Amino acid sequence: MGTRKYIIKTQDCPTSEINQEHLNLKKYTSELNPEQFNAVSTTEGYVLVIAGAGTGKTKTLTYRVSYLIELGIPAWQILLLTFTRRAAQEMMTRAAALGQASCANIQGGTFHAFAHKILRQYAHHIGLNENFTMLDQPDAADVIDLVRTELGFNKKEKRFPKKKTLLQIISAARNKDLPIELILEASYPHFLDYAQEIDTLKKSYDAYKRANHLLDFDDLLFELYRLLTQYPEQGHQITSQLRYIMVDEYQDTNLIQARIVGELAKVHQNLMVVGDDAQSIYSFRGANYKNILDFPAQHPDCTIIKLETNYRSTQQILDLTNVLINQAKEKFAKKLISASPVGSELPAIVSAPNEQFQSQFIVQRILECREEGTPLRDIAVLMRNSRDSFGLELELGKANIPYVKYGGQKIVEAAHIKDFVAYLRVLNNPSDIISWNRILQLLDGVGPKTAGALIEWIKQSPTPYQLNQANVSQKYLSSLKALSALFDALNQPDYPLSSISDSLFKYYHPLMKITYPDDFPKREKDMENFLSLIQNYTSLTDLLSDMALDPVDLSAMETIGMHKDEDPVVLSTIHSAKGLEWHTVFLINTLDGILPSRYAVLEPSQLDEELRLMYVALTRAKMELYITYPIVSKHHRDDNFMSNPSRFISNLPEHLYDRLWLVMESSHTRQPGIDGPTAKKQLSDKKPTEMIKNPSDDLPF
DNA sequence: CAGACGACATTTTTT
DNA sequence: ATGTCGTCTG
Repeated sequence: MGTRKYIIKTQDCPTSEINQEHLNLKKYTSELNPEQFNAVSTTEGYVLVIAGAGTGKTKTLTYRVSYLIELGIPAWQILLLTFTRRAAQEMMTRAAALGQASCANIQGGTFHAFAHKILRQYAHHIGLNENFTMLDQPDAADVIDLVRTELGFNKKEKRFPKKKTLLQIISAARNKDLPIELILEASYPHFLDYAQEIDTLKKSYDAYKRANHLLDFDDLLFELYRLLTQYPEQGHQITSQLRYIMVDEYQDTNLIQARIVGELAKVHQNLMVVGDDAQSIYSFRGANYKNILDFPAQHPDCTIIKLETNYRSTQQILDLTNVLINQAKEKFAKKLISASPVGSELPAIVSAPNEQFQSQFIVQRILECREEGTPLRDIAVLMRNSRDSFGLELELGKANIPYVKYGGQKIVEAAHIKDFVAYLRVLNNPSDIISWNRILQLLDGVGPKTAGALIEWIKQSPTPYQLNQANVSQKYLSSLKALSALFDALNQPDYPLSSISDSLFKYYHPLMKITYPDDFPKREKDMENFLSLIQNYTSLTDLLSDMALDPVDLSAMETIGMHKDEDPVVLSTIHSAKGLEWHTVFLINTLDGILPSRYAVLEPSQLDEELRLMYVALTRAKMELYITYPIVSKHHRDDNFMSNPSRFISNLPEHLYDRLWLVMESSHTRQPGIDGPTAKKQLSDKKPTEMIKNPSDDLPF
């Protein structure tokens, strides 16, 4: 079957043909460098843009959107797929700011959000229930738990993997298109004995989801692909609208995403993918940077454009990062040249006696930066693991420095928030049995079995909210009555969302106190934040899909509200820092075993990914960069042990960085048995920590 | 069958 | 420091 372009001229956009008369070319030629302009103005055909860190990738995409709009392309014919919705939002706003307001109306978002939107629209065509329920990760793990219990796999003499691990294994198998066994071999060799069982579990999990109209994150992508490939008519309806497609962060797409992109672009064949193979950091999620390398082979006639001028970082920072990334086993054919003025300081590698000193150093340095005129929001502390910043967070709190944290557990994934949302979900869709299960088990005396029985009743009942009509023992009748009454009150037409959440809170608040007695106050605070966040929504459906697909912004809530007067410092996992930049960047806990993660050191390809991760972290810095590590770090058994700095930094040429040793105030706090650097520094002592630059060079490292 | 208690292992990273 | 699993009791 041959494919040809046939452009439909629609009624509502007579100017659909490309038309240069409104194009203000000068805006583009004067504000973009030649390569960027080339990327912006090459609108037709397949285009691959290799964009190194800080080379104006976002700017290029932004201008390209604006350019297309000025050419008269209707916004709805443009699709911009990004990695986070924050990124899409930012690009669309910035594009609109260039003059054409309709830039804000292009189709944009993450693969998952896009898939979700399309599937809601086409569900009935492809045998899906239109009211399908989205499972986020904890939900999906709960379903797996349920299925596992049904299969009796929890009663093995040797330990069976936990539900979360099972989900990870199953998801990895799908996303990488490999059998369970190979996934186990590569990443979970200790569970290899259970390959058979996990495979069975996977099938049951799929069946369960299908039977109950549940979709997990992976399903969104696979179902979209199924729609595009097996339903030509509907597929064509979708793809024929997508005249220009841009995909950001292409190095972090996985197999199914690459296939989807291929399908989406089939009709018009105007596809630009942008990425940097040196910044691929999501292979754990099935991302494959080979997607980007294979692109030219798949589209032999594609245009390749390289952006190599870095507008972000000083040459000193780039010199260091260029050398760093060169340690990779698989090489990258790129070298970044800075366009920034030279003359600033070298990046610093900071060695702290222990984790607390590391935190104190950062606090002190942040305060100094603020004195020097760098606003807090232009300072970031990055870490490999979300928990690596716990100590620092305490110190920041003591010093009264406001901060936001990105990455790690999301507020919407906390148990009490999930409880609350479960009511909303049941209200939205009475056949959402996962949420029912949650709600019912909150009642006193109701456990898995009783909940299961009630759910069976709910499934076939025409009035699922009338729980007290189910055949149950006296024991829980009164609490079920209360629950029914609640839903009766909530389930009124035109009952505003704010009233719903108020009534719900009244009902749930006492339950929360009983369920989580230990840290009730903390959870209560979360809840308040969450309730105020709900105020921004008027539609329950919108709220719920946002919660599933874009919980990122919510995670920042808890800390942000406290300080209205000053924008906070940013704490972020490296993964969540992707695409962002700051004046000053600290990378903390740069220890071997943490970055690189100790789970990655055995496998060269995984080690390379850790290296790229560090590369991403360091290239976020514009002017100042500090790489810090504690010499003594706590292991989870509470004995201290000596720790080595990351292998990635121990071989860097010395002329590329300054070394700072932090000095302790007095020697009695030192741990006995620690030799090396700390022994050297008794010189000083007024401030708790003090920096010494490049001390005598016989220091061990 | 639910809930409490104690033992145990267990760590990335995100849509 | 945490969450999860297994066991015991009412």
